[in-house]
Amino acid sequence: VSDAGCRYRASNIAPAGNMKDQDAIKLFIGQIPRNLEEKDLKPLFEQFGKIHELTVLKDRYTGMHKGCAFLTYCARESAIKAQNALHEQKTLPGMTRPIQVKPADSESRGEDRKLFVGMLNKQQTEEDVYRLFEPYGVIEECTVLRGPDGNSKGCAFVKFSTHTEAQSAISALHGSQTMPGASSSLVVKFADTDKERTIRRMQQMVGQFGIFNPAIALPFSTYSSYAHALMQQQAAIMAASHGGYLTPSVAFPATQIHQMGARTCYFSLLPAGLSSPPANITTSAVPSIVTPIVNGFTGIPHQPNGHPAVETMYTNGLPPYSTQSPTAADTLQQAFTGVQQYTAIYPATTLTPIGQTLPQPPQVIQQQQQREGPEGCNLFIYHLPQEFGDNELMQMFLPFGTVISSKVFMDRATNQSKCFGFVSFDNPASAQAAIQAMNGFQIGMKRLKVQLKRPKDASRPY
DNA sequence: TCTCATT
Repeated sequence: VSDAGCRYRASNIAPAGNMKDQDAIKLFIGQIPRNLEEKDLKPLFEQFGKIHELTVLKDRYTGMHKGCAFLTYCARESAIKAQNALHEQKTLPGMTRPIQVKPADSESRGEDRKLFVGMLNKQQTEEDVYRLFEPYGVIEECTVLRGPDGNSKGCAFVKFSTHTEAQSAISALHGSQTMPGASSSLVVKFADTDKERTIRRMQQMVGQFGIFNPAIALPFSTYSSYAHALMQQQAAIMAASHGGYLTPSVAFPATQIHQMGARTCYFSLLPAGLSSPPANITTSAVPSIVTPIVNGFTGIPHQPNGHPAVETMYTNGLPPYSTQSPTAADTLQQAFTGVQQYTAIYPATTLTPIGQTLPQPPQVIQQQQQREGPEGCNLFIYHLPQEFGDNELMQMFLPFGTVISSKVFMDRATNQSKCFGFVSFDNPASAQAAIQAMNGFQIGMKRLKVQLKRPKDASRPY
């Protein structure tokens, strides 16, 4: 909207006053204190030239300040001046690291020239790393990762000007030597993509809130690990799909993710004693996370005959493989954002076990007997978390289709789960999708084993 | 051992 420049040009009208050069550079500004808005930042940047556009990045759903901004000057030269004068040169009040002023990612397509360097000696500085990589090309950026105390984490990022240079550095340096004090030889590889980073963070959250935190009571941990499983599924799918495209066989009904993933996270993370968002978070600050979820849960639908409407309930009325807008990936991002925000606000020790002071999780029919599906629809699942019961097992597999039965096997003497069970779908495609997404899935320290259940007669030749 | 963030 603000970029009406071309229209003026086309009709040969004099520039409106904030036209930008054709070759203007959009800058990314990082390390901005979250209390500074556009108007506060303007004076700092205006000294290098007329600003065409300055936008502080806000969270799509919550409006929360992300601590960074985009800046485009009218003149290309201004951008260069600003970068030279400010990048890493000045630390804004309240920040521990210097301001970042550099071309936005969108300006230099492809992050395929950035390397992650691991197994460095913690004494090695940016300059040491620079010297090491210098022979292989033009280095645009070289950063040693440091903790809050300034100590090196023993790894670095090195950005070359081309992919080829980066590749040659990998060939020459990866595993080529072992730094003094390092536990293994030097690691040189392409840095994680954004998608990989998202996955990494989700996995870190599994560690933070997962079932292996003994301080957290069972009902909470069960549901949170389920939410994690969902996130991991989504992460895996996002990683496997190109540019966010979801293959039909593993696309999730968006509403279902809301209900099962996002809501679980949201309520699980409320502090003790609260049944609604605390006052310092306005309702409007978290609309997309909370509203559809709360409104969407109205209890178990029943059919006129008085029996629970099994399929409707399981799928929330959506066909299991619908591809809707927003995409499941978007919805997951949303859930994940919600979790991040609550975890930032409340330390883990204030977490409330779900169900104690909060709305109940969706009640799913108690599974009385195991019902077999047709051949190819029945799964054997092993390495289940100890506290998973029939319901948790079912919920874990609901995203893949209509679950007609789920059964965790219990030890009769101790009434403890034997950590394996069976899930039956009503069609083989759902079963296959579940295997694809869930087999090998890490929950805590264990990896799920998900495979087709052997047909009864196969194990008994006669 | 993958940054703090990239509409």
